[in-house]
Amino acid sequence: MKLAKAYEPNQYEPNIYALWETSGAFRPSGKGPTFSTVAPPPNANGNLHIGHALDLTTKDIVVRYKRMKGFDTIYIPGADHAGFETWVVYDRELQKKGQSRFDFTREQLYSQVWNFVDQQRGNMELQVRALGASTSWEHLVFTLDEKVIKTVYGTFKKLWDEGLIYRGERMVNYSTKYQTSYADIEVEHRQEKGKLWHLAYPLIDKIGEIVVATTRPETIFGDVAVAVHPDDERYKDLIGYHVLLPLTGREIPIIADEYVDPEFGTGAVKITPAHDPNDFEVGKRHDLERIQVIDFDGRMINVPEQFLGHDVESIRPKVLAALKADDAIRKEEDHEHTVGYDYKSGLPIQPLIKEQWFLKIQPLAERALAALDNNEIRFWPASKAEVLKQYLRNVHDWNLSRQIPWGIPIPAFQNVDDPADWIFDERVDEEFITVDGKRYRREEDTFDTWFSSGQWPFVTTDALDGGELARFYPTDLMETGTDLLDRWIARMIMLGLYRTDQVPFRDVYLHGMVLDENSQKMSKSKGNVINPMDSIAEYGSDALRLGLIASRSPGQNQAFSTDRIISGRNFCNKLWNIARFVENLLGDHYELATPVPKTLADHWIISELKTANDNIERSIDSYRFAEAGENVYHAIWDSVADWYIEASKQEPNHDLLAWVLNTSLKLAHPFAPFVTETIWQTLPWNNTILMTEGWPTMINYSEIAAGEFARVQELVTEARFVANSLPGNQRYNLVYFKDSLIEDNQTLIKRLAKLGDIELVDQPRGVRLAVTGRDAWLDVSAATLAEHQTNLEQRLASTHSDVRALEARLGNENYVAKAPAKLVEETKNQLQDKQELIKRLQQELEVLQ
RNA sequence: GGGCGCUUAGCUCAGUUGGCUAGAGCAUCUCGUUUACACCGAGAGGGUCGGGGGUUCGAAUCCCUCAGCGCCCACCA
Repeated sequence: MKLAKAYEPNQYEPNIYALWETSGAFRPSGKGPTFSTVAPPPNANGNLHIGHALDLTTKDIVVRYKRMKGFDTIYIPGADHAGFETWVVYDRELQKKGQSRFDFTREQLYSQVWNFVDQQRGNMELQVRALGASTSWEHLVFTLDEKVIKTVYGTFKKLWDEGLIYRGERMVNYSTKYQTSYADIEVEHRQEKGKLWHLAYPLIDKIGEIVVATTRPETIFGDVAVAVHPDDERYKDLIGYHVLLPLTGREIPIIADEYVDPEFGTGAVKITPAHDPNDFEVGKRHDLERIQVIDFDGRMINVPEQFLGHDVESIRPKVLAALKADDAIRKEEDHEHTVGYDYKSGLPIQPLIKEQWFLKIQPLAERALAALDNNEIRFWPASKAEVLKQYLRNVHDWNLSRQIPWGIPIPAFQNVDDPADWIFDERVDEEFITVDGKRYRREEDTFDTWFSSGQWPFVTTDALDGGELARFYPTDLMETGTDLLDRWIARMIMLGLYRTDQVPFRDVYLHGMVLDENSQKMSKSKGNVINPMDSIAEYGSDALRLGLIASRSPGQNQAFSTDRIISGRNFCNKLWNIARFVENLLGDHYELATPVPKTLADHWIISELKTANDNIERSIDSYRFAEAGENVYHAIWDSVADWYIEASKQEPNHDLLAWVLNTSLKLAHPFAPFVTETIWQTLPWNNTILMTEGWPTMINYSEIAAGEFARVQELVTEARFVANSLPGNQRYNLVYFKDSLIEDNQTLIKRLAKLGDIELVDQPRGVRLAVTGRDAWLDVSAATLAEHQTNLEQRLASTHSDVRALEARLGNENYVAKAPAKLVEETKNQLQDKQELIKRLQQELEVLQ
């Protein structure tokens, strides 16, 4: 079987994945200690973006490594119904057809979206496969699967029974565009330069006016009071009086409330309980009426004829014009403040009053905090633990209700005769139910997606009912983007502790965002989105994986780099060609045999691979993927290809070459699974699947022999350097005094350093290879010799400065006294070496002069 | 208003608990048609680690401070 000259990833990748999948390699082995991780479920009807690629790759590296290490390993894939996200897409489809969600019942909409998602669903899963993720497909969980809903209802019931669920009329973040409320964290706050308008409200029964300051004059129609601070001398006497509300002629009272900051604005605040969270609270304290003037569709209601039905976004200038006509504007000043925006539609979020289901978050947050304080979960980067604690300390009650049909229905029913009487019941398919002779109507809202996603680790592992995967809970690693720290990680910890009394995962690794090549955030509107599937088509899946993890550290945003992907592709090709070389040499009928190191190079390469192996293990264990990848890259490219293969051309050791190749493939497999498995499958002496092979085991070697080879390398490198720095491109001969290292490795040195001949002499001639300290010379003509002088002078100068630095260090009594003895000893040896080198260099210079 | 992070070679970034001459990829320069690979090989140049101060025998790494950049959280109208 012959390998093609260059590796063509697309020719092999799909077949290799199919081989893994059909052989059951993704299934947990059932043997050894467990290791588990759960994929953050990508949107079922969407396409993977570059962030998913990083996500899946990072986990896959750990998972493949652990599997090879003998762990009973599972990587659980998922698909997300992505409630709101998907709904927005479907809503657009409806609009295209000229339809509206209000034309259908919840059931109708639900099944329409279900079909819509079902049509698209395969894409995402194919893309996960294209990335090489070794997920156990038969354990895939969709967020609307029966078992998910069952668990979510169980959690809701438990919370309900324990008094942690309440239904309340509260100020919610409302999207008038999508007609649903949001959780606090879904609101995007933007710093804005706005205006602060000072509006005059004339007093009744008293001469004068009171001036209020507001950023939202259009809410004036909902004003029910003016509030001042009780101790504010300016207004003390006015408390209890009434003012005439401009544009409406309504009379409203002046009240006193501590909430007012006398320093801000005019010290008098218009109170609009229906449209401002603070005013809502003031309103409750003072038992004020709530007048809703902005409807849930964003149009003005309960306002004078001329404003009625207008869109709230465009009404402000009209209101200001009317106020101006009434001579009610006293002042207009610039004012910077933050405005909450709908992250999806880009329109401002309206604070509106709505009855919703809330979760009392305090007790859950406290438990999560305690677990974090106990260091039950480790974070990469570590600083994120503090950020998360900060969030948990300040978190507000969680609004679980969403007014969209695509989601898990909230299992609650309301007594038709008694609105305050709500009961829990799972018969959500029925609009009305009868319990104890009373008739109940169901809640039409669905759960916030994160309420179900927050239960993901124990849902997917069936931890609550001890299913076959229950042994994998708590999971070992949770890896996702930093942006999901509070919306997802926090919820999983809180709900995990609540339901299972255990933290849902032990390690949390957070990656930053993948930015575009110019370090800009990728977005559809900017048109700078990089599609991972395009990268795979062009460079191969392994190249994408290698390129994505290179130089990337946790929590840090980093630009996508085509150069790094190309470098990854080149690495795959290098691996391919190493295999080609070995296969050509060993032939189709070679059979694996116990390798025995013979040459110096043999001993050396074993030592190199052992060091690489140790470094790779350590790096993966501490989630330093870039570092691990670099170790793989250099061990294989520099040590195996550039030195060992070259040395093998002189004196091949077949059994060891096979071992070196197989070991290289194993070490590289977690990072570049496709090319390594492709090669493994092609090699006639392997008849297993690399993916489920064990992690490499090392063989014994001689440190002394390995060290000898390192000295050969030094000599070769210097010979190359000197030859390179001399004019012309000729092969030089090497002459030497009696030296067993050179004697024994003549042909190898000759080959590696591209020398002419090697000759034993008793009189030196030419340029001495002074740095290595051997009595060896490149036999160059007298004319060329002079050219070498500069080299020597430069080396001499830099060695002198090294010596000065070392001497200064050793001259420091404190250093000698306080630094570790080993370090001091090393420094002394270095100084000695450098001093000897100076002597040699000086001798050489004398010869030249 | 709080919190977090970044500033290291021309570019993009690594650098674990302070300790050999601060690394990588790409780019640059010189040389190379050795039958694994030009998606290649050999060699080289390039950094006062943002500025200043401190702790220490020793600082890119710890502390303080200044400057520039970025992100997250927060119901001051």
